[in-house]
Amino acid sequence: MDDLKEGNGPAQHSAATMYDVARRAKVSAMTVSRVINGNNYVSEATREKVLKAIDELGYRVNVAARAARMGTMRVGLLYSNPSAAFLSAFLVGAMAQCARSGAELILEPCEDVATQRKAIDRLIAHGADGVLVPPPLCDSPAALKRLRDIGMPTVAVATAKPAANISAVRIDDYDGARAMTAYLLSLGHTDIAFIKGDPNHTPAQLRYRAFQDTMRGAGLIVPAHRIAQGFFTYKSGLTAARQLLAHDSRPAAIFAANDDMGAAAVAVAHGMHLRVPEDIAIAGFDDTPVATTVWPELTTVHQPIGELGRAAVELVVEQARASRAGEPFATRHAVMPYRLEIRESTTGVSSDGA
Amino acid sequence: MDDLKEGNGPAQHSAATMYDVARRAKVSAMTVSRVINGNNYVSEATREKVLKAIDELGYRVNVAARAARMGTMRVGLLYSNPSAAFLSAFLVGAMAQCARSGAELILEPCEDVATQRKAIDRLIAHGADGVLVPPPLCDSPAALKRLRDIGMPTVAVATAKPAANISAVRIDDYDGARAMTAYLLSLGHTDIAFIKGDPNHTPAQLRYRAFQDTMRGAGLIVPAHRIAQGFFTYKSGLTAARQLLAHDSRPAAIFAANDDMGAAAVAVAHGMHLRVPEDIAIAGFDDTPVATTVWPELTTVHQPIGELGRAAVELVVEQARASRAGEPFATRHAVMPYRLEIRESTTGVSSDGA
DNA sequence: CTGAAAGCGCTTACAG
DNA sequence: CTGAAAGCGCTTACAG
Repeated sequence: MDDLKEGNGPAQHSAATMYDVARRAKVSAMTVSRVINGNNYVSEATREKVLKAIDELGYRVNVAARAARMGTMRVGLLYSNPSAAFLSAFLVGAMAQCARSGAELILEPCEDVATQRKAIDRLIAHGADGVLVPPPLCDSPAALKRLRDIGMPTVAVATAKPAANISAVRIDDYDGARAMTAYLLSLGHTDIAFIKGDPNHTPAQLRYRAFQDTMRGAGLIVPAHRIAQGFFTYKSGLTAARQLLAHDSRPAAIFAANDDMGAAAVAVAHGMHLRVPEDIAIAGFDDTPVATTVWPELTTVHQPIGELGRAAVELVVEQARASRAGEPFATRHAVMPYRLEIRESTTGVSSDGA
Repeated sequence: MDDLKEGNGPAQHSAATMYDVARRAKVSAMTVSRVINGNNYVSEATREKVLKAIDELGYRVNVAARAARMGTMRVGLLYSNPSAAFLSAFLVGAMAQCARSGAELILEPCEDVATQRKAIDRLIAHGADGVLVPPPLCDSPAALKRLRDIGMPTVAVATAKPAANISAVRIDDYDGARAMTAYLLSLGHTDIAFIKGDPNHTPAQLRYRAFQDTMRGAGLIVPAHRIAQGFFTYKSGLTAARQLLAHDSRPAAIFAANDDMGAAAVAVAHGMHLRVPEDIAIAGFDDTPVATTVWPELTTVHQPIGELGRAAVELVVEQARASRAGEPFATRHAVMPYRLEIRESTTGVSSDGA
């Protein structure tokens, strides 16, 4: 019970410090520090002892103390043309991890390719130790190349086709779209229409290809008039859905490449007095807030956007720390799990108690 | 030019420290600390000198160092039934300020009144130094009373009628709704319908009252069939809008008490082949992401949700610091500015270049 | 009202 | 491979 303090201050179970770990493992604090930071100059036996002590004590590094010593790590976020929903979900995860890592987030807007270079320069001027690149910039070879050329630790976020020489965090867009298509097929729908996303975005390409592949795999050919081109905006979804539903024969379901367009499809269907999902089932992709705002709520592929933000910060901070210490850092690709989120727009089963 | 470092590390202009300030003001670091923290035991003359030096050096307190010394401040967020859009916007602001203040954010969900007490107990067990209470809990006297009884620094967020003995940050809902109504009138609309929000929420009450008062002030009587009851959800907005538009004579405009219901009204209008805004103008309230997702984009009252989060954290941290130091803290009410956000749903003027 | 001393938990050189 | 020393910028007692 000696870990209960009654003095002033936070009045918490006083957390274990490096010295507690050092004492328990019978080594110096310095050695504990080395183990924590993945320094190689520690014998395997010593490392084990320290790790054991850390585990037993439930020790976690005090980021405030570390930041006081090392200076705060600055993570730059280069973003452009943000979907408000995506960006805020991403920020929530990124900021949470920054807090945990003792890092600071610097936001840098970047209108288009022309201003990219300037935005990167500004990030450097602000002392960024690493940079995060969310869509659509994550698919810009120019931006990524420049960051790489100057040796800046960089993580591309939510690109479907990550370059081999840049770290990235993403979901498997192809498999997500495959799973959604398979789900719609499992409902008995065979006549499924698709609203494509912005052709310049790699996720849009893969989602569409997965849809086509899965349909073909089920022995189904999708006629051209069941495919409409959208650009990820609600407005483009309205146009695309009107086009799809203008035909004499209507599809049994519409799979939109993102939620904004899926929500638009629901609105268009309602406008034609079609019931969703009784007359037509509709699905989206991403699980942004609009998916649960509209009625019926949208069946969609849940993309853990906050998690992506968290993982991206974790990765870039790790690289930046290595970079500061003069060590090389490896590029790494993390694929986070997606999840099928089945809601009323395909099942007709209400989940709210109202 | 002696503030340029070329050594290793962040390679920044090395920021001024307390000692730099102390040297310049010819006092001790201790005195600088006292000035920074609003300690009263400093002579006016000394305070002035220090403040001047701080200003000249552009000194800002190093939160990492402070946190290392004081222990991290923990801000609890008690939330329930969150609108995903509101919560994530709020979190962005709250987390940003937490980072600046060297505080940590602890999220505690709280289903209903029954679990409120437990949620508060959990927050205390997690060592919360202060608590933020966003809607709809901010209007629960029971929750606020309990927090007050145990002397917990507390800030109510976005309640329209803040209790005098609890700090609060909010916008002026009444004035925002008044301004929107006046704007719709200025467009020449006299026949304006209103979709009310959840009657239990204080902002809903004030927004409706402001609408009625402003109409009356313009010499207009709003008939009962121009008023529909909603509950802040998209679904309730669909029902309300259908009801409003079922009459032989249609209103010239609809003012919905929030964006979700405004977006629903747009969908219903489109379903009846009405053009927005040519046949009917529609406005919302809050400026959450859905307002810019739907098409046409929604004219609305911009509520600076992120700013509310930032201000709430700033306030609660200030109170918690005073509380830790054994000093009393005053309750304070901050009213943040709202802004009329005029978009296509009332003007017909597109702002996008597509 | 003001200051000298000690210490928060960690890491960076510097020695072995 | 390992450790003793010094210091990051700040604040908390403790003296005046």
